[in-house]
Amino acid sequence: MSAAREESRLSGREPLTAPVEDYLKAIYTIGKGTGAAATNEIAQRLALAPASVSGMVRRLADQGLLAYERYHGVKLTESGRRAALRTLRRHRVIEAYLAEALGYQWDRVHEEAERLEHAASDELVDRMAATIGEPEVDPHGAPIPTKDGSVDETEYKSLADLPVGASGVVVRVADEDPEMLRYLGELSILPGKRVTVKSRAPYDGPITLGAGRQEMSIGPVLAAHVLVAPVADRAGKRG
Amino acid sequence: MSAAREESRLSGREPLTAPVEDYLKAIYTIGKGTGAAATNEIAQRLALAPASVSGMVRRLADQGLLAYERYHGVKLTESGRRAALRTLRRHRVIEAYLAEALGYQWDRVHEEAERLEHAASDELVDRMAATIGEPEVDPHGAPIPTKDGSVDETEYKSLADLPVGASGVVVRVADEDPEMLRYLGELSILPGKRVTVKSRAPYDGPITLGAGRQEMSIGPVLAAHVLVAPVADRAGKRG
DNA sequence: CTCAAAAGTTAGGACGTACTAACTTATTTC
DNA sequence: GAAATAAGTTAGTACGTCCTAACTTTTGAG
Repeated sequence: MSAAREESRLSGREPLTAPVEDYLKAIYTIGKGTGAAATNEIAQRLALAPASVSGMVRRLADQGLLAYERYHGVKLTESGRRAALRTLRRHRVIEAYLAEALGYQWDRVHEEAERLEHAASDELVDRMAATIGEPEVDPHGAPIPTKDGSVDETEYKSLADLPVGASGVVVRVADEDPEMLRYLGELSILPGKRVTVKSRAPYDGPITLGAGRQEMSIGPVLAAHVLVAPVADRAGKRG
Repeated sequence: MSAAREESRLSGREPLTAPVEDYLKAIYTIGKGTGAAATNEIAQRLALAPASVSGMVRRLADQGLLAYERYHGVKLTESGRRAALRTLRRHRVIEAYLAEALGYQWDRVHEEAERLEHAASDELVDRMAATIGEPEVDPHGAPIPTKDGSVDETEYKSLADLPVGASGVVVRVADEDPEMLRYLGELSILPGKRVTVKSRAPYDGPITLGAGRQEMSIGPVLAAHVLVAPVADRAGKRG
């Protein structure tokens, strides 16, 4: 009975505050590849001063949500990962529900979900998901974690990395910038659409795309925000 | 340009924090009759120490949301009242939506709405209301304030005050206690139902009710939580 | 290998909201 | 109208989250 000094790590289900959920989400998305997240990157993503992140990150580590080594960034623990995925599920189910059931445009759902994700109960989220038929992705194509915390973590190439001549199906677009989403919508670069890279100008120049019988030209910044699944070239249809 | 010292009262639309919205709601409901709310009553309703209320109430007054005179309770200003009604609208629309569109039982909606009301945008609330046909009351019969801040403030008698022999239509029941709501549901004492007081035992004894062809007996505490609109007695149908 | 730049940390402070303990003002009762 | 009780306030503290400024550690370029 003399265990705890200050590392609470109570169990796995204390309600987390909204800022804590935001940190965990950010760390999860940053660390998707390597597993690790740097202080500055977290700070940038959350629009906070790095000093604030240092402080918070220590508290989260004390709660057993992160593994933290001073000056060497941070990694989610299993319990931190579970919490992050729970929040991500809320966020994405809510986005899907707003679009599907309440007529939201895809450029407006992110902001609303950003607040609701911290207030909605698991039950509400599950009911929303059930009502719209248990969607597997949100309106931007991001995969929705399941209730038991598993999620498709396939890493896709961006349109900026697709070689000239190659085709891909858009699977996902960045969800945070409404303007960008509206523009992508105009171009009809939407999840599910097939695109082909026709040419790429040097020095980060424009990328010319074919989509259906349309052709269009987009900058590399925009292209980097569009993820695609490569498709065996040229074929009408294939596995 | 030398106005502000610390009384910000910026204008009418700064986003309020969740605690502030809760205070305003509480003060509104307490003050419905007299307009005034006592510190201790606010504290009790929000389950806070009276000292905390003293502090908060001063800040709210500085923001122009309350009129506050030390040792003499508090009154909403016009801007405070508007804010309170905005929150109340959110709460009640959300309750109605959860029940109507997502299959929530009426005893579960309050708790969920209590959190969502602070996170939902006006647009979301308006879309919810539109989707379920602009309801005028929430699932417990409480009137929903309109977008422009008007609300039906009719004060109803409770079932405990209805004289023996009188009839009334249930218009509203207290929404906060899920157990009570489930019990009322079992008894089928629901908004819209007509009840008649058959007898009332002395010393706060049970009240016997007729409802349809059923008869039942409830305590005065429960009866006080059921509001009724008196009905011209005995008539089969009338204006 | 050294040292400047980049990354990260600590120290100290602010703000909003809550608490307890001790005090003051208002109300009720005799 | 004085004393007892109820209601309300202030003082001092805590916690979570954020900030800026100053410092330290790591990295990477020459």
